[in-house]
Amino acid sequence: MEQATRRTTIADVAKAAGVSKAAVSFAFNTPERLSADTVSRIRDIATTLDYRPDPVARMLAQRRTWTIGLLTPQGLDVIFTNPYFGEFSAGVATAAEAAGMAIQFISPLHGSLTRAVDRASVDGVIAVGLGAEHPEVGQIRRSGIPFVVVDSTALRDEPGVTVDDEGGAALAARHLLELGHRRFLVIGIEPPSASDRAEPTGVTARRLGGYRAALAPAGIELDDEAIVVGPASLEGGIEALRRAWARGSRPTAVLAMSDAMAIGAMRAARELGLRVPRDLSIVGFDDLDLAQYTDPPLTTVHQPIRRKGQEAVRLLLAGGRHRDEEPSEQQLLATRLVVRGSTARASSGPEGVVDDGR
Amino acid sequence: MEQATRRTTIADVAKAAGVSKAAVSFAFNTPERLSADTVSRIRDIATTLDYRPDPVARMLAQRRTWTIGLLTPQGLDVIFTNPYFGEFSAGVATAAEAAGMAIQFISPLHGSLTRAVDRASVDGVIAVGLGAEHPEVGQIRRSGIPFVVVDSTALRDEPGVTVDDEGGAALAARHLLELGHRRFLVIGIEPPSASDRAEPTGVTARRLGGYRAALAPAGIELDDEAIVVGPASLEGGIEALRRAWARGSRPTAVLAMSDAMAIGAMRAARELGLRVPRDLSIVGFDDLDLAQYTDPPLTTVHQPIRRKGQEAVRLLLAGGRHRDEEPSEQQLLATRLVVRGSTARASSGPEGVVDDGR
DNA sequence: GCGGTTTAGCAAACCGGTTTAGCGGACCGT
DNA sequence: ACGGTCCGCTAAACCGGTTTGCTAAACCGC
Repeated sequence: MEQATRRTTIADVAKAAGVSKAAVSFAFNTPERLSADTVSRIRDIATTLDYRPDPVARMLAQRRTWTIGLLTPQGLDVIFTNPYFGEFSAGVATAAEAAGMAIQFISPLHGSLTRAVDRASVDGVIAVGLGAEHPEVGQIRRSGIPFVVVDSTALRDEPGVTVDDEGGAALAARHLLELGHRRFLVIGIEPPSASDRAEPTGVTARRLGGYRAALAPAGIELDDEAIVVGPASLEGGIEALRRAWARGSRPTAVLAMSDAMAIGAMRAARELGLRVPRDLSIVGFDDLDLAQYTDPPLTTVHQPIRRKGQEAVRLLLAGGRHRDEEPSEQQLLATRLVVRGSTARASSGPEGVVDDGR
Repeated sequence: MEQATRRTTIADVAKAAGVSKAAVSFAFNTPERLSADTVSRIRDIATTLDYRPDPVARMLAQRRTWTIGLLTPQGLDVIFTNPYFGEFSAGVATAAEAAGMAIQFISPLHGSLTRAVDRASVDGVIAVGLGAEHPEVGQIRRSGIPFVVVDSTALRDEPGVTVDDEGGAALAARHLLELGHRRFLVIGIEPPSASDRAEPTGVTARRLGGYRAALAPAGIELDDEAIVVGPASLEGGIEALRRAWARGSRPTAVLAMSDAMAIGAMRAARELGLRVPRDLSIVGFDDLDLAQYTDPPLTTVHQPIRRKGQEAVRLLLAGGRHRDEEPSEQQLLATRLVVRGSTARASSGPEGVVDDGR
């Protein structure tokens, strides 16, 4: 992978046009500093010579890369195949593009996120799903690059955008409660790497808090038996419900912390001979595009994923300007429950029984 | 978004260590050129000063960006939310990462792919789904950057990786034929931009060719009425089947050119009161992860999407070395039919009738 | 003690742009 | 005719690394 022929540089154009390098630069960047016909002469020659300014050289000189980094603790293979990240990235990408910025994914490189951050040349970073315990946060802050955090409430001193996870989760739980459900299974998201486990402020904890807050008034509490976790994927959801079932859980309703897991749970339920929602109600979280096309369509908590990405970009771009003056801006976006077909009135089993005792 | 404090440069480290800039550079890149203790001294000082070489400066000096570009005619918002691209990108990413390369998405910028190519600083390009008629191909070739094409057979003179679309499509059609189907609807992929329309060598054309080749021996030919196209998305599939139905098509089997469209078609079929596969058989193309989890599980043509991405990277990385000597390497990957639950024996209507005449 | 080879490190050129300070000439009013 | 201002452009410094001679000292055998 070697360059075949040397590409035309600004010096070539300058020589051909009989002007200085500066003039060529001006012709493209600040044409008002040159006379109109000099500009057009230079531009003509440039097109003839097929001159395209080297982006790297430009980055170095301007000390701007016109790139914003998307930092995630997950590897690229899971990022790209995860619909949630897909929608989020789409939001980031459109907003970034509108601002003339490119986006660069920063994911653990050979297992090290730190190394990946070093290699990345970006003007700003959007860190998604990173807790305070991640050393990379300090690394970035020290490097002086502006950044905003997404989906992590731990870093109150940094600008960030979050979603009302507690509220949304509570909505979901209350909905099931109203349908008469009393035996619940929570399918939770397992953090990507071991070091992230038991993070007290992560998405998982916040949603769990929401479930609990809604269930408590009804006298229901979620013990460890009522919670099962796994990777936030379809397979993870299948696995989770299977495991719970195998160890004796007999819920009438499932609170899944992601749509992917909810869909997986629907699938697993079918395998177990359960009809959704007749025998088992399932509510997800996220409201992916896909959620409306499942069979039955998935009842779920909607969160504005794309907008989250766009807001993150907005915050990042606005952030630097009044850096030290104002307190860092925190954005909290609303969630809402979307009732579709995967939830129904509880029918089987005696109501009020929280645990079927195996 | 301004840099707060100037980061430590190689000159700072050199001064602090009492050596030349070159020595610092050597200490990291070619430590064998320095004495062992000088190396460790420089490295210690570098860590103390929290020195991290500026990637951009390095790129400029080495004239390598350690980045490969992923060129697509679609916008980033569709790329990121499309499961096919997701899996493909995941393949590219893992292979690239293994080779120490980052990946950069190159998508139309303000509608212009040319502009996007100019802005991108990459060592090589993987162009996916680009036909010969795209001027960008010429642009890249002229710029001397190595590139490989994916999913386009038009550019035989460039290295590329393709999948046996004809063969796979034929398999799908024959499968339905064997189940007794005679009335077919093809749901095709519509090219992303108007200029790409009617590309004679695109994926759509190849798969259509496969269908036709398999159907012809049975005396069935696909006229325009039997073909409907739309964007390669779930919504596109829904829309397509609805449109076909509305204009009077009454097929017993659907040949969809992508799984997303097939899933959409399943959804639309249900809305129309058709049971899949009892009243309507559907076969997709791609074999996305998702395909095994639909209800019923989707019969589809499997293609090795991830591997396609990996092979593209391999070809790109190997490409430059023996550039002019060998003929450009072409890689053709096999497809196979995966029979699941969305296809069944044709039951309704008189067999042998190709068109129900409204 | 001498020429010849290594070794360790330096100075400077270079990558390809941007940006600042400044210069010569045209134009202006008086 | 003269000093001042404006216009159009240039020369050179700069961004932060890498890489290419090259040199001075150390090492070598004899």
